[in-house]
Amino acid sequence: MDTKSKLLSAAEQMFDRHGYTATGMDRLTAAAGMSSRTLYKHAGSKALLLTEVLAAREKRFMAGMEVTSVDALFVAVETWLREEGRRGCLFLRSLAETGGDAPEIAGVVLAHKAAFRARLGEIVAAELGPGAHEALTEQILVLFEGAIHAAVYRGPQAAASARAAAAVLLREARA
Amino acid sequence: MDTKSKLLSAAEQMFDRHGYTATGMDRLTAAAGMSSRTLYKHAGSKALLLTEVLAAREKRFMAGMEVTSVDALFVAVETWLREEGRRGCLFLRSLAETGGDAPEIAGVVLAHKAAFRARLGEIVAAELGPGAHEALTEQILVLFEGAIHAAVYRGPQAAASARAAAAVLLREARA
DNA sequence: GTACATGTAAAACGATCGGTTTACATCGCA
DNA sequence: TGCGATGTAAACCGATCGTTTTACATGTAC
Repeated sequence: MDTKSKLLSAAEQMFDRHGYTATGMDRLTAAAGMSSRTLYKHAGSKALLLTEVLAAREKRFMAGMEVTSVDALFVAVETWLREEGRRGCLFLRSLAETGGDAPEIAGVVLAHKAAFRARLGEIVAAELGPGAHEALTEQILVLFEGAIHAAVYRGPQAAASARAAAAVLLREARA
Repeated sequence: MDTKSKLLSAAEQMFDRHGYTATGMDRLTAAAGMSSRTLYKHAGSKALLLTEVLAAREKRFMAGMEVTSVDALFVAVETWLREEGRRGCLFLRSLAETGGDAPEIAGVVLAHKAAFRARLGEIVAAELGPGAHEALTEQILVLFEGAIHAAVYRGPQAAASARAAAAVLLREARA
C-alpha cells in the first residue's frame, strides 16, 4: 500500500474512533507509520486531510449503495454498519465538530448528502416509475439517517427495522 | 439567573455550536461571564460539566416529549428542532467525540437513549393497547433518529416527513 | 467584628496543539 | 556517477490545552 492510501485509511480510522478534534497529529503520524514531514507533504493540513478522508469514504460508501431497490438499499446499509462500525455518520459528525465553519469540510459533507439523496431519488423512481415521489423519497431518507444513528445504540439491526418500515411505505405508495 | 444555571446554559450553547473538544475553558468562562476558579468550583472538570449539561438537556427534552400519541410526538420533535436548532443529537455527538471512552459521559448518553425508548414504548402501547409492539416501536425510534439527523441538512420539516411515515406504519399496525 | 462563603482577575502549571525546519538516509533513473 | 524525489528522526515554533494557584474584593451571618 502506498504512502497516501496508508495515510488516508489510518486517518479515517482515527477520526472515526476518536473524533477529528481529539486526534492529534502525533497520533496520526504514529498510526500511519510515517513522519510528520511526509504527512504534511501529502495532506497539506489537518483540515485538508479530513476532506480527503471524507472524499475517499464517500466513494467507498456510494459504491456499496449501488443497488436498484429500496429493499436492497437497507440490506446494503446493514452490511455497511456491520463492516464499518456504528459510530454514527462521519460526515455529519465532521460537520458538527467543526461547527459548520471550515467551508471546505462543510462543502464536502453537504455535497455528499445531496449526492446520496439524488441517488435515493433514482432508486425510488426505478421502483415506482416516473413521476414525482418527493414525499416518499424524503421519508425513506429519514429512515436511512435513522438506521445509521439508531444503530449506535440499537445495533446494525436498526437497518432491518428501517427496511421493514420502508417496505410498508412502498406498498402504501403503490396502492 | 444564578451562577450554576448561567454556566450550564452557556456551556450547552458552546458545546452544541462548536463541539465539546473544540470549546476551550477560556471561551467557556468568557461565555458564562465568570472566572475559571468559579467555574471549576461549580463544575469540577470539563467532562463533569458536559455530563451536567446533558442531564439538564435531557430533562428539558423529555419535558417537551410528554405527549400521548406518536403523531403529537413528531409535532413536538419539529418544535424542538425549530427552537433548539438542527445540529444533530448532542448526546450522540458527545458520545462520538469522546470515542465512547469517558464512562461518565457514555453512561449519561446511553441512559438517555434507553429512557427515551422506554417513553416511546409507552406512547405506542397507549395507542395500540396492551401487547407487544417491539417491532413497531423500533421502527418509530428509527424515524425519530432520522428526523433529528436529516434535519441537519433538510431542515425541521424532516420531522414532518417522519410524522407522515409514522402515520402509515400505525395505520398498518391497527389493520 | 470577625469568620465564612462566594466571587473576580490574572499568573502560572506542565502538557499538548497544528505546523515548520534542519539534517540525514535511501532509492530509481539519467 | 550524480541528481532529484521520497522518505525518516527529532528538535523547534508560538499558541492553546485543562487545571491550579495566589492575591484580593465582596456580602452576609453569628
